[in-house]
Amino acid sequence: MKSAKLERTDGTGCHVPLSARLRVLLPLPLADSYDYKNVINKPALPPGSFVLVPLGRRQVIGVVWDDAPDPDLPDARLRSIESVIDVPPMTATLRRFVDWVAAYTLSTRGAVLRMAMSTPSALEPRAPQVGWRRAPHPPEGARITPPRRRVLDVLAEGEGRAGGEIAGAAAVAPAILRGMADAGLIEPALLPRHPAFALPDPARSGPALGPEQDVAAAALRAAVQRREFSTTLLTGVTGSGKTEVYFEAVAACLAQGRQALVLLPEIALSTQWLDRFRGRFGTAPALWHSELTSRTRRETWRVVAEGEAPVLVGARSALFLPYPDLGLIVVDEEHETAFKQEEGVVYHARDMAVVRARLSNAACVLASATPSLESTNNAATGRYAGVHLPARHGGAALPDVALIDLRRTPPERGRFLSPPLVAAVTETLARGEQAMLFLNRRGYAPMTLCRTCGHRLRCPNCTAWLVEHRAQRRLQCHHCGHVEAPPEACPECGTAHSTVPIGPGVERVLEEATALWPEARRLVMASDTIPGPAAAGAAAQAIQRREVDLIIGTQIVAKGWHFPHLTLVGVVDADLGLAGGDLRAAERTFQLLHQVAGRAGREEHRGHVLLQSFAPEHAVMQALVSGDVDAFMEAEADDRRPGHWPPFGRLAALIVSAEDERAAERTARDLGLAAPGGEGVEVLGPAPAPLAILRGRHRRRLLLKTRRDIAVQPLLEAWLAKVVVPGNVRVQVDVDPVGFL
DNA sequence: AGCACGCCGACT
DNA sequence: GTCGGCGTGCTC
Repeated sequence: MKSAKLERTDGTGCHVPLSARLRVLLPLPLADSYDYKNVINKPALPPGSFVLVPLGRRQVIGVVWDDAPDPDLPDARLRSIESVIDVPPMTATLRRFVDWVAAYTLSTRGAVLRMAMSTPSALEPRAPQVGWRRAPHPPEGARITPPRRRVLDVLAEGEGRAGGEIAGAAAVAPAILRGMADAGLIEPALLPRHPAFALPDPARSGPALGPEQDVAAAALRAAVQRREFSTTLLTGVTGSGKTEVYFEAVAACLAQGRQALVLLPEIALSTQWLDRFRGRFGTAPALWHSELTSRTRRETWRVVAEGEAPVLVGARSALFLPYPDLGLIVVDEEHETAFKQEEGVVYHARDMAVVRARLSNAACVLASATPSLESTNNAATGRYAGVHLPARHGGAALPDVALIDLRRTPPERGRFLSPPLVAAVTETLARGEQAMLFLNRRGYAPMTLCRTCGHRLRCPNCTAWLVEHRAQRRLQCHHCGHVEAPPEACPECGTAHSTVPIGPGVERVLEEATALWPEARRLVMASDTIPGPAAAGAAAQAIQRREVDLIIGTQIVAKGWHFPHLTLVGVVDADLGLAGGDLRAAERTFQLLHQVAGRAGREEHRGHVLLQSFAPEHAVMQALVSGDVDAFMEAEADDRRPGHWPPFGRLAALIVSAEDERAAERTARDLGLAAPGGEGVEVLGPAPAPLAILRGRHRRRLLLKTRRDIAVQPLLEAWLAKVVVPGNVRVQVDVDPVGFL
């Protein structure tokens, strides 16, 4: 059986000249690119061309890559390119970026290419868009009802428009159009191609900048105008005008005719950001995020590829769009962990943004009020330039932060708001100002306990408690999405009505707030109550119009909102993020709480922040009170430096998972035995992952830690090559891990 | 990623 | 006796 295969590859001459062979990378997790015959396209297609090729018994769109064809591959195994796709070829810059990301993350290049092609349908020929226009010679005596009149008015300009658009603008049902077509008043019309995104007007003046912002903006503008790679860390407290400052860099980029990309951590919730953009540039930018419809996705991809989207705002995946000439990448809230992609190709969009900027000879701007220790360190060592905005714009004062020691002034039994916090909210509401209670936990209660036997309700697929969502009358696993009804009786001992909720979630804080301040108009902001842009926009509006007195929210309230009438923020459980012994627990808690605190007090009133904590002496709490970001970050750096923890060393995690626990255990042990060693190289583990079972898979972790001057990729490759991983076991590589679950 | 081929349980 | 489960393996 084997010999037939050997004969085919053995001694067969190569008759298709190498020049007629093309190397094609397919958007599949294959180890390598493949050779194809190019018999129809003369001369050779340039690298970057999108081509349709046969693969097995299907056809796949791939990209002609720069790799040399394989001279040992016999002609017999070559198949021919089917056709060339009519889109601009992928630029060399993007091809090199795909190669780079794949090499860095130890993914296949095909898997990374898939992200750069985003959706197969993006490359399909675009169906012509059909709409309606006014009939040039409407029949005499056709009835013109008021709705029909409105449609004709909307169509007055003579150009065709899409049906949905007409119906919307004229406020008529789509059926009206059908009737009008039958009556001969309107006729089908081929619509012009999707209009390019309007060129934002860089000359239009935005809000006036203060002198410090002017200086910062000038520095960023200069970086863009040099047309060479640079990275600048833009820091400044909440409200210091970072956004307006980097808008000037965007303007400079547009003036050069290059494209600008702005990455936001939660694009779906960024309606306020978009308003500011529109205010500055007079038009909306192109958007890119996972919730786009496939049609919008396809159109946006094409428009970007054709260079007709001057500014794109997007989530991390926007990094892989085919900009022809990228001049600027801004990563706003650069410390946010949402930039880390944890599944599939595991990458950190902030770090890859810097790489893409380098390959594009573009400027990169990382912006944050609470920058990551990585970026802070890069600025300190001169790898990045630093631009700092020292004060809040317009002279508004920073909020004052105070601690509530829960050991001295605990809440009443079964309550979660301590007397000082209750008093502060009451006073704030009495003054007619807005207050916010922050708790980074969705649902009603994070755990349910049986009073009789002590049984705790667990997810059947994960090592996690089921979270009660009382409003929806169900229990939910926040890791796998498992949902079940709250049991009448304890599933362990059978006692009826014996379960009690343990601990608070935002819903439970709402319940307490409802009892305490029945008159206050309350709004819960969590990912399940604010599911998308529309809800986010509505919430922001309601708050801005003072239709809400008390906001109760999870971490989604921390990000980028501007609530001008909010003067008090109460943090229900400031210690929440510190448990678990995560390397970055302190840093992340500080960043989150600092961002939340920054929501308080912007305009006429100074803001107040109260942190409920059982550990008020903790460095994080003290740093929040003093507001001394720099001192806190220096202390963090001093903690990590001696052990060569990031950013003073490198980390890579291996996550071994299998449905069969013994299989996971065995592979993890084998990896442990084959672990690399030597000077500056250390392997920790294997150990059960904190989430020891996730979606029914048993998980073990190993952690490779090296000195900063040692590259982890070759070590990982050699390590993985030494161990045979059975098919039912998966080993996921996470270079530069941020989460440790 | 698909889509094959390939060996063991409940149906006509 | 077949239909079909999804476990490995290959795709230029």
